Amino acid sequence: MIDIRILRENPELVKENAARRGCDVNIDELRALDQQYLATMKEVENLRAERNRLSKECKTNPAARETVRELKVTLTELEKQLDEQKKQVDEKLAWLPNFLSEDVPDGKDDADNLEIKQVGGKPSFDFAARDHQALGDLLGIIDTARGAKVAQSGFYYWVGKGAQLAQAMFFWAQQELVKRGFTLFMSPCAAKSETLFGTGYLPFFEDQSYNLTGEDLALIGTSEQTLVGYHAEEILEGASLPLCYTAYTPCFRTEAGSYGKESRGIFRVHQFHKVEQIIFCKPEDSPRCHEICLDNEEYLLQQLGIPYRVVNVCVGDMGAPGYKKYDIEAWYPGFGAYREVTSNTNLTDFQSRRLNIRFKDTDGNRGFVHTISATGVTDRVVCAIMENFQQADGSVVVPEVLRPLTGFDVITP
RNA sequence: GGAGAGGUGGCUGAGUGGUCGAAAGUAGCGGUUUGCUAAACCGUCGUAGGUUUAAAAGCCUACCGGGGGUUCGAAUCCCCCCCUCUCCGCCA
Repeated sequence: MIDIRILRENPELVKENAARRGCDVNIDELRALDQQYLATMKEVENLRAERNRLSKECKTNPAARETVRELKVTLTELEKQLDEQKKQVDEKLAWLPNFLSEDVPDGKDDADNLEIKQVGGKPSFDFAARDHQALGDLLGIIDTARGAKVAQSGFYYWVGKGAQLAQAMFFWAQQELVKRGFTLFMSPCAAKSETLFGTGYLPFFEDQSYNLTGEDLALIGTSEQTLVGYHAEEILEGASLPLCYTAYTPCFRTEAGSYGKESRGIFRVHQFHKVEQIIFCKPEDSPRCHEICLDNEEYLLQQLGIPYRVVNVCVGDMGAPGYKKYDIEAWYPGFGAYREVTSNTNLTDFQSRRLNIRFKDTDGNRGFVHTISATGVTDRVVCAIMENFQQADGSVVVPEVLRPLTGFDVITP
């Protein structure tokens, strides 16, 4: 949610931003609605003031009662209009995208993202590299067939040493983030619509969530929803910021409309697992905190030994709530391509306005916090491990940092 | 699932249908006193929106879990919902 005062004082700014982001909300119409709302509000408030004044008189002047009774007829009618106008303004406002950082590249999809750097040497094999699906089948550690049998296509099992490898990586990543100042949470895996709205998933990605029948609840698409929602309606102590939170949860997404995209293997699935990084900070700190999250992501991949590149995500590839976003794309020898493994977004005050998360300094300085939402690791990183550490016979060598946790060095067919 | 209790400002906790945005205490902030700390004393101290202004003060409106109702007037009366706590049952 953007600050509506910007719309009132500088509508051109909002209009340009909406145009650049391909938002089809009619800004002029919204602005007119808002002006009308403000006018009605003034009328209503004046009438209320009049009513309050007359009511006080009633004690000594009973005749005033009749006047107020008449006045209330008009007032009730106007209040109804006011509610209606507010609803219309809010509905449109909810669809407005966040503003953009100056350095967000133009472009319409991920092909237009701007590469910032490549890190790590791509492995060279003297055999034909397999992709993670082929390796998963060969090693018997990824079972998509039974995932489909038991749940649905798009669900899968990690099996045996594959499950051990994945669990080791997730646990290790959580521990590393804790070492870097993050507080670890175990989070609810369902959230109410208010929380999804507040984090910007509603109304923008409504068809992505699994709703629970008969409940105002959906399975979480990411623990960002529950970790950011954690502080909804709160005023945080300025000195306590930045707050750095992490959690490991399953993430559920319907992926409606994305069939056929990156469908091989377990790249795009209905349930995956993620260690998340969330930061609440003061507005002036969000660019720095955004970089901190990126550094953490890079650190984790470097420790695991996975080659990757960092891209500055272009306008068209960024969700409406984002102000600036970095993706990290790992190198997948089996695919012969870089593919997205993590993303890291500075949401500025977009979520905090919707969720009413503020900070207050002892000197009285106050405002909405900024939030950063970034991946730590996901199953896709396990896939990257498999593809990068594969050997000619299809066996996969376990990255050194994970060996103390897996208890084995290699997964063999 | 059954029974009961309760939801008021950062926290604790008063509140008769009208002068209550709300007593008091505590925490916070500013100050005085003190050799330091502590204590004591004085002052200040809700949020949001609108309006005015160079800025502030000021003024207006709303908010005592949420929604609706009664009334000239509701924290206070009535109805519905939500949440929390306690006890019982069931249970990972």
